[in-house]
Amino acid sequence: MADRYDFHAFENKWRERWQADNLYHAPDDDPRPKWYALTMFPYPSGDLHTGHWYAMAPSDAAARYRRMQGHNVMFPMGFDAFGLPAENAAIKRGIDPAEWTFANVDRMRSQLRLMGASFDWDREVVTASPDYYKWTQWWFLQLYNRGLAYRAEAAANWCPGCQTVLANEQVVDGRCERSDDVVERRFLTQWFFRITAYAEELLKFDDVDWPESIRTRQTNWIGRSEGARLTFAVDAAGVDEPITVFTTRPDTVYGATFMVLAPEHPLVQRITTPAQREAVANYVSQTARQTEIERLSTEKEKTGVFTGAYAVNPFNGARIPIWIADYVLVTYGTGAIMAVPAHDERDFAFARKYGLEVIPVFSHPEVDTSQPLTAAYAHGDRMINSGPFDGTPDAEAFDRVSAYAEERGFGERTVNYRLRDWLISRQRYWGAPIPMIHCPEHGAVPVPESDLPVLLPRNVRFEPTGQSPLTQIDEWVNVPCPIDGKPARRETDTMDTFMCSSWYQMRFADPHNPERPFSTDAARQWLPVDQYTGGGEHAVMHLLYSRFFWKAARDMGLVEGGEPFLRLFNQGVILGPDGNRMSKSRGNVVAPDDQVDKYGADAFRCQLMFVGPWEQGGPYNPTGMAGIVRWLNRLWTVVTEPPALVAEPESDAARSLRRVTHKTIRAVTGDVERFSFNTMISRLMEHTSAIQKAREAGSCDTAAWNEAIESTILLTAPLAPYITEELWQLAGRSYSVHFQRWPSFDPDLARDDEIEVVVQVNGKVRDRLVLPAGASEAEARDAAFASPKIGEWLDGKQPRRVIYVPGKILNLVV
RNA sequence: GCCGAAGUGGCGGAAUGGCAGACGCGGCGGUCUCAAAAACCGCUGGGGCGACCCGUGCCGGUUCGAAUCCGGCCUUCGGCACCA
Repeated sequence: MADRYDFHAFENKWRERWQADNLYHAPDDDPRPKWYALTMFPYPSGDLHTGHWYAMAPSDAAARYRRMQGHNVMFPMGFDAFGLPAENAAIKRGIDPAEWTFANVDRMRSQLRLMGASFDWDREVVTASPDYYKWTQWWFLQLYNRGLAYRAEAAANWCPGCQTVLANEQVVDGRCERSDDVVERRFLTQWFFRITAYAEELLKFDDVDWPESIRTRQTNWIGRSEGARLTFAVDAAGVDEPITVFTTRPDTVYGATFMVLAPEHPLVQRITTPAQREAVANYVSQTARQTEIERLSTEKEKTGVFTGAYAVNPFNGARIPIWIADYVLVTYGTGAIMAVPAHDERDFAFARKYGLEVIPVFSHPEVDTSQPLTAAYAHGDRMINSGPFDGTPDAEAFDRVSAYAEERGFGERTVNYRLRDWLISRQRYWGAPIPMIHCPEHGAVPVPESDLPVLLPRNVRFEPTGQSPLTQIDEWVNVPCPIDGKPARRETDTMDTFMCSSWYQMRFADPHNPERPFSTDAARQWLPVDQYTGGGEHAVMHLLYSRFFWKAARDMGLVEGGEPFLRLFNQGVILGPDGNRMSKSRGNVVAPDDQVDKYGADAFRCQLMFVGPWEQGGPYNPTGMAGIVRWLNRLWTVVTEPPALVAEPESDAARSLRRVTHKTIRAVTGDVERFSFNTMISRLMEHTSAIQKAREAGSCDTAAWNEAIESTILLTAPLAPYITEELWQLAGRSYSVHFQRWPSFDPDLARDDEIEVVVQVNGKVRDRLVLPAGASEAEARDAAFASPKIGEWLDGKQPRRVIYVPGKILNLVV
């Protein structure tokens, strides 16, 4: 492989120079328009891997392009440094999680510097440092003060591996998103954020340019459905509370032949009759033993138990039996449903199994409603068996029935969401302590803001016990109540680390502010993020939580506008050369530091961008590196070994070189705008080859040559920052190439003098003609008729039809 | 089951209604060299001596013209999935 340029020599040199000059620092006061570019900050796991490069190097190229377009670009970097891996590593090796984390941060910072990315290191934040988590705690208090943080008992997801509860978003297919352990259900008192208060607004994406797939996933996760709540009286001894159900089909209420409660529904014990007590108790405990995976399996046959109690349909007074069944979830709606077997598949299956009544309440052209139904059908023509509503068309049924219920006071239209409030308590050590104090007299009392941060104590035994390790530190836990000074206890749970990352993009605007999370001026100057890039796996976690935080911050008057990230781009996943995820056990890991050592940072960056479309990801191709190295070598050669130059403008060769240059500028600009880095590089390769051909052809026009060289260095600069800085200097230009103006193209110079027109006969290519640019259809047609090849194919016939696409194609139809 | 994306040479990929395979890897041949490496040049989808024919997962359609648009199917990968 080629070895013409010595990247070791200048990559280190320029890295140090840029650092010494603080070249990429984004000043707050700058007349240029701002551009806030952000790539998701990493967890400091200890080693920067190829995935980090794949996410960050193209993001850097895009940021550099904006800078050359004349923007004051802020491209910050930091570390998402709280979280379980530190704690687990610490347990395994007996070291302090803080030590482990901050040592990793140092190591990864220096690895990141190798990349040559234009990060503004002055703005670095580390979420685990007290001057950051002070403000994470501050956010908690603000949310608490606004009623957006509350403590409640609820069925929580307990991960036995991580020994902590998790948010719903962190449970994937009934397993822990991190450890893959099967999650258990536990009733615990925990802290929540009221993200559901923003459910409706979180469904709107009008102000953002985000990938469809992420928007769809958030929309599905929020799960809006319109329906009604209907209240049924309970006909059971000693129970005067009614049961409210949520239904999307109030119009089928006359077909409700039974009611089903979730086994965990609070009324189950009270309504169950003595005869049914044992069966119900057995079923409830059997349900409790099931994992979420077992319970949610759609394959499983439905089961349930009769409680012995009856509910009364408020519309017609019908007494319907109340069952419990695990296909009804306590976490959705009201945890109770009216079952309409005729018009709901699930209810139908249940009714059939247990011999319950089925009453159709809509006529249907293909169903004989006087016979037992063989299947449920969702919609029909008109209401039947529905008392005063008989004959109502399907389209009007929902509104009429709902209105009736509202008038009589036993129901109301509502919107229900699948989204649950965000559970943020964690029973682990390495996180920001929740700044609350529990007083026997005053309950949960916020820590006064002036006492922040609540520092995480050091030298703690943090083996997981299912309780926060902080509970064991008496001198930390026992504090006076902020209200009356009497003995009280600190909250010992820590916060979900997703909280740290929900507002980090705001802190970058003003990262060292000791008084506030950020100043209003800084927020006005920098927020929101103009371009965010990162992995799509955060669709319903980080990206949803951040939007919630932003909207809450907006309502507190801290930021302006409705969204934290205006444009979002999700890169794909870079795989090992064998097409699998890189992992030590597979032995397919490509280590960035090795690649940098062998080929240089520029070559590694370019190779990652060249393997394919960024959003697609895919296997890393180690042998393909040769092509990138050859290209950078050719670039080096043409700049450092120019031909003999002559001042002779307007030669054909000069015009042709200029044409290629201007075409390249046009194409490459379009590519970088679309993040199409692979095609961008292929075009730059072509340009380099064209320059090389011009060089070998002999003496070259000075102006055309200089323009070509200068342009190609500038266009390559975002991709390969080191070699371009070196070449820019060698070419006698002024430091730094990264603050030069992005070249613009001249359409006249990019235009071809001659065009090749493909001539088709009946849609098949039969000849190619070279014509002057702008040739008319008549000229093209005449030229085609003059061609002997075309003459043969026409065989003397006159074309029935002629299609001419100027500059492209002439199709003769005979 | 439902929703979405994708399927193109030996490989990564390009072309989003107009020359299929840009660019790169790999391979083959050549120049240079005592030789090798590097560099450079040429060839490289399949078939045919050739004019040409065939070819973008499969089947059909629209169009002067389809990798691209439409309908149906197959495969792969994501997402959702008893949400009332």
